[in-house]
Amino acid sequence: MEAAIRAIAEPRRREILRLVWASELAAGEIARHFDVTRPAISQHLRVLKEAGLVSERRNGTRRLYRARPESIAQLRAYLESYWDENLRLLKQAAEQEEQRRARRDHRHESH
Amino acid sequence: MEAAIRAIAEPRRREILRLVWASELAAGEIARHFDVTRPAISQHLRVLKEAGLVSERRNGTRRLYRARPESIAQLRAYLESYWDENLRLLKQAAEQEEQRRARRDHRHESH
DNA sequence: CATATCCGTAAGTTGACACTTCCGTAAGTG
DNA sequence: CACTTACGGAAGTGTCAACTTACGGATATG
Repeated sequence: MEAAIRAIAEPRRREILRLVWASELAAGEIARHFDVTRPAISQHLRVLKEAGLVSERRNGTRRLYRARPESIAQLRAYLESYWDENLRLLKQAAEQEEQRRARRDHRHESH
Repeated sequence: MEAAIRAIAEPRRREILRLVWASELAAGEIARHFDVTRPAISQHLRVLKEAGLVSERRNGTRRLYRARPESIAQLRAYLESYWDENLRLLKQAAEQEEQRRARRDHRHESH
């Protein structure tokens, strides 16, 4: 999961992931979309693969990559839960603050 | 936005962000939650601040930090649109494939 | 004013990483 | 069997980032 977040943090890898999202592409086809050398893209693909975000399939001399929707969904769910958990903490803190304020006001009333 | 994603990619910064999410905390209080030195946390706080994810307020000798919900919401929305856009591409590709398949089948029928 | 507290900055180190060039390998092609 | 195509791996380079220690500045406190 940590690896997936780091992989996504790199803009170029987000673009690569977008390319292989809808259709399976060969490494060279992917590399042609960018202005860096093919080995550089190969390395990005390895990072994505080790993070589980893409799968690799060999066909003759070509290596075909495609996004792995399950892992991507997992990453997405992880981030969702991060936001949600924190929002929950925020609400909880706000409620406790409200309770403290209410008790304080109550004391003042009773004087 | 790019800065925000990079900031979030670091686990320690996600923890810091969680700490200052619900309540405003002083730099020292934040640092006490971790086993690295205070300057290290200061630097993380600067990264978060420059990414717009936290705000800083001075009170005497203390510097109080808190999360900035608007920027965080922006980051979240950006990631949401990334997933959604790609899913849209995936569906579109699937439909085009379906159309191609249908046309091919139709030709075979007519033979 | 002297001192302590709270904190960021500066400088240096180490490791990661995005990239390059060069090379090896495996599969098609004449 | 040469030769091309398609690719990843290895090695080197420059840069960045996360950390450390050392220091200085600003604010409360006696």
